[in-house]
Amino acid sequence: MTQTGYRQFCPVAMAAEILCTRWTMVLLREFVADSTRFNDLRRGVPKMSPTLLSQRLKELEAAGVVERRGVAGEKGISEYRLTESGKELRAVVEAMGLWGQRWIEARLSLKNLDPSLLMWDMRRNLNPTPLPQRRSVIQFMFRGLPSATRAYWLVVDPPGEVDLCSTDPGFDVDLYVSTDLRTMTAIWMGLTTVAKEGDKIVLTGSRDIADKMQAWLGLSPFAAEPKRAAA
Amino acid sequence: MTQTGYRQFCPVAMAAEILCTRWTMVLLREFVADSTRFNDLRRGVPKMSPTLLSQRLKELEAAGVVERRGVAGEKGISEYRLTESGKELRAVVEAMGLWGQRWIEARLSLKNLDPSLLMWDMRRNLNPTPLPQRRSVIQFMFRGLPSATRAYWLVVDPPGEVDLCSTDPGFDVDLYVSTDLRTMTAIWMGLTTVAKEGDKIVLTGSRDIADKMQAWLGLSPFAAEPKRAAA
DNA sequence: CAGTATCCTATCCGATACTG
DNA sequence: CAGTATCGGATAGGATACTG
Repeated sequence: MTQTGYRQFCPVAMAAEILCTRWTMVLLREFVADSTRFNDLRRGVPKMSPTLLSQRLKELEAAGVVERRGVAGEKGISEYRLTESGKELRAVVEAMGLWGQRWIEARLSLKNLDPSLLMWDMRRNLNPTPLPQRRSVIQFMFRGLPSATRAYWLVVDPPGEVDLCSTDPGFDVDLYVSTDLRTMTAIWMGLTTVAKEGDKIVLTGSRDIADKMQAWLGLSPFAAEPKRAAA
Repeated sequence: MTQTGYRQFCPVAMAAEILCTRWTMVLLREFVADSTRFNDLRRGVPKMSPTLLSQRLKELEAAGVVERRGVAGEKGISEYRLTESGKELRAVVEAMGLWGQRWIEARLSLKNLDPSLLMWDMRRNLNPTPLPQRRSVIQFMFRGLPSATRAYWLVVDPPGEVDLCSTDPGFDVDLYVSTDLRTMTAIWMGLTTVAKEGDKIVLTGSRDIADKMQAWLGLSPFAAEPKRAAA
């Protein structure tokens, strides 16, 4: 809140005092997605300054929504977790996300492309089940981006560990995915599919993994919800 | 939003850009409660300046959440209504209110007492059914408040028109309710009941109307939800 | 890795008065 | 009734550098 609160006893107003402050809902989304460490949270809100992140964490802690605990054995390292109260904020985050998915025009969302953010999200929701029972390495190349942010590697180790690298980890690559960032983002958001965009995606390497791409790609938690906003 | 948006394609972030700006959720609550006129909206957000209200209305209109229409026959008068998209924000408002009701400590909410706001809310949700089939006039007196904000009259005309006055409308009063603002607010919020607070409420006049008070009093839409926060 | 410290400015917002 | 105009101040928060 800018300066003071709303001075209303209404639960909507009281909740909004805590929740409707810059970055807070986006940060809570990261918590709902199970990030617990400062720098993991940061990756989910890269445009937020660490100072502000730190401040928000303190505010959420004071509000009883988040609790901070030192990690046993590791000095100076903390984990942040939703409290019981905080866990129930999932309903608010989901309501907001669902509404956004339905009513925000796609072209507005797609103005905010960000390859690291996309990859970070993909890492989170990737579904390893359709992949082979051995390590799979998938390299993403986003055409047209500066070389610093063009390439990413997803390293999937059974049963379900997924690592994301932005520099070549040196493993043999099973599948190369070359496409543009906008297309990949639209797929992740459920606005289109791998099959529909076939001509914009070049898949090189394992035919098997390529054919199952739509299956192992984790999509956004809101991808299943159809758009209602005008295109 | 303070300055620019979040630059994230995520629907939660896109929605939060529109919704998580000062006063916006509280204002939307007014829309969900069916207020349509500028000054009615204002009564629900009395601490919001008319300038800011006007600005928010424009923003919500631009976001496609609210539409403004002139009232036929009355020049210079507009009504604001939720669009189809806006109506679906009820889910967000309700999720937030539900969470607030469950997790905000009662003593925090009860720091924000406001008699006009309470009466305005009561007017909205009053249930005329248990009242007699003729006009009923109920006067509320809040002990300890300055005389300007101490007395209110609810005038209920069957079948369901409810008027709120802050100056004596001159009708015969059927029931006088004398209590303190905190108690009345707690009852409205569902934190206690008329029966439990019997010794703090003095009811004078119609025995019949007095006995049914808990029934005709409309409570907050969230009153049924039990608190989970520590007392 | 996990944050703090500092600085500076844009802008949001509150207050008040005013108009058709 | 239904807003607009203006103004000034607070502060939120962006940028950057730094520390244990």
